[in-house]
Amino acid sequence: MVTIKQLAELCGVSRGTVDRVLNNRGKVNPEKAELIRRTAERLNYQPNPAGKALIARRKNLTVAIVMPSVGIAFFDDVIAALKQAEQKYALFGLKVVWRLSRGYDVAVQAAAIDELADEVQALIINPIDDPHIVEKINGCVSRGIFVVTLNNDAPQSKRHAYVGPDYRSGGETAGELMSILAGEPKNFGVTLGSRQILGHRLRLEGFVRAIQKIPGARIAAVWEDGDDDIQGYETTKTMLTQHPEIDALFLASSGGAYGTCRAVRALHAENDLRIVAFDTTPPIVEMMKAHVIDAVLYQHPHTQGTRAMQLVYDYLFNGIESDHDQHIMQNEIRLLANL
Amino acid sequence: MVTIKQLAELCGVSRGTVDRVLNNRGKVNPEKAELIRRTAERLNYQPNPAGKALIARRKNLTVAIVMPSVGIAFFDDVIAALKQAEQKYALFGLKVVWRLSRGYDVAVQAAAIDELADEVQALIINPIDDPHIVEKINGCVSRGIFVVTLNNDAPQSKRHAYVGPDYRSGGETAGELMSILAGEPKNFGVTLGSRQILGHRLRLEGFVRAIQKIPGARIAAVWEDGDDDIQGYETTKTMLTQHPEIDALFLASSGGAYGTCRAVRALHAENDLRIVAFDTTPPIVEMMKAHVIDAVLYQHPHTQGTRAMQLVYDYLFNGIESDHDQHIMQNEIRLLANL
DNA sequence: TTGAAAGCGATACCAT
DNA sequence: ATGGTATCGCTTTCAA
Repeated sequence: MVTIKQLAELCGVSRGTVDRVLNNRGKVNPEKAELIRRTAERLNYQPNPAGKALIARRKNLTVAIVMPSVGIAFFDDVIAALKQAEQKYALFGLKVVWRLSRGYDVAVQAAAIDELADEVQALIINPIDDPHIVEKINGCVSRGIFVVTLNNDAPQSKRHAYVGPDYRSGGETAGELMSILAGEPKNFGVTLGSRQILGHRLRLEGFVRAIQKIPGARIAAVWEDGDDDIQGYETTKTMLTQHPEIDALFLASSGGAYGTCRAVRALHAENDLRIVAFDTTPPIVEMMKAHVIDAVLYQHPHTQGTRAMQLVYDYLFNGIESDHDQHIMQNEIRLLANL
Repeated sequence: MVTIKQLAELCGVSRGTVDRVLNNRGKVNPEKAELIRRTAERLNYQPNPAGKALIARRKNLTVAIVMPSVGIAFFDDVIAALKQAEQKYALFGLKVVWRLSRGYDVAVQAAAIDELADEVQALIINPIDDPHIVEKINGCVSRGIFVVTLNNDAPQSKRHAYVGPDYRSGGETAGELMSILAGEPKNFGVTLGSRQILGHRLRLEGFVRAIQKIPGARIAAVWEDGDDDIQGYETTKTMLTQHPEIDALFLASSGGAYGTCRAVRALHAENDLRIVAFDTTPPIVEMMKAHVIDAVLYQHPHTQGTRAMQLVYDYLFNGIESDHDQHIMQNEIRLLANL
């Protein structure tokens, strides 16, 4: 690897001049600039990240993490990964400020962003689906803040990157899985957290698309559990009673899944329903072990957290921006043997 | 984060002294040493990896990659990941020397190790199962070389870390998957690359264990394809003819899988066999699209390469050794929708 | 036994 | 417009 020093010697100039050229800070004789640029190109100069990291150390860089994650089991692993990454990057001097809240309140999230926008250079956010939040995100971006949306995207915004699941493919995978399961279920019940949640709608879309390939298959009913176990329990009891033909369930919400499973257990002692759910949270795993849930789709919560922090570090400390703005997790099918 | 400089000021000594204490280089007044150690502990001193990386730059560090991977499709992604990591760490000054060969020849691999042992500080190796290789690995370790086994372990050796699949769990997962598949297959055919390959034996073991939980299930036949498509084609034709009761196949080898599938196609035009295979290589994917193979177990080839290089970098440039010596990939179930 | 200083690579700033 | 110098954090070497 060539260094700036070597480049300077080769071109007969000082390191400062080379730096000015390569970082386009102007004030350089055009001929010299051209020479420097060409030799840098020719020798494939690439800055040593360690040097850059050391420089960045002086800037007291800070990232804010804003997530309405409290009480949602799926996020436990995401948060754990973020904390682990916090430790790792703290060694380089990166600071983290946390704003974990409970519930999807637009005003609360907007206020959190406003409050933090002055003191941070990057923002990792699980954004609520709302134009107001999009606006806030754009505000951050235009102030030079590096913004990563996590687990839920805000595609209409100017965020730099999205890290999270492919919701539609999750639904499709669940549907294809149903199509190869023993018992060959044809009448599907689907529970969503809420139709308000884009991700849940996309899962349903994907599921429907996959199900259409199964001869004779149909969606018998779709209902919402508000990501709440009690509501999931009650609604599921009602729906299963009203639709005795249902022979399989797709639990597109992870929030109310446990309640739904309890309802299934109450009405179907014989485990005669095929059930596919999301995320290997403790209650879901319990229901797998009890053979109530047949398979689970795993969406790499840990990788989501790790990746988000890594993008921020790379940008702030090394000036590297990934070439793709979407960092999509694979949907993985997990059974008991590969949990 | 505290720095060595701050520590030195706090303790009223020079940076050099602090360094000598924290790295146990001796020659320090015991009282001062104790004070320094205590303050470092109290303030949770941890070295900045960027500083360390810059120092390591001067050592011209090199890692050797030794793999009998030529012609084995699975390794394409592993190699691609290693190359990507090579680029990344080249920026820090890490050098890589490659020894990719074709075929499992113990003498060849041993010679490669001998040849490289003088010029490298780390070794990433896909070791052949042989006591002679174990010996060579131990030789490297005692010479201070950091050794990572990749994709195949050498558990009897003193290697520092293993990165690769959990073979037994792969077999178990395949077995459990069979147990929930439509058609509820009971008579299984299993193809191995070779019983010589530990990983393949373990897969079979895991599969058998899982199959035992299925009432009425049995292994109808086990045969070897030598990781060769032609041999796989021929043997499979023979076996399927001899065992018409077989209603599902577990392809524990990835080498001869394509040949096996061609044999299945020739004899079972109706796709009435359930088939589970390993690795999403192009021929396997083709057979999935043709609905010959029902599901594939994916073992994160890319992550395997990335992780191996990262362990080497962390050790050589930051002096960090992971707390676990086994880096086991999850077995993921892939269908067409989540390939 | 200890401190002072040089240097890894990149950058910021000051003086010219 | 350009060069020189200090600095980020750590290690190594040399001198005392």
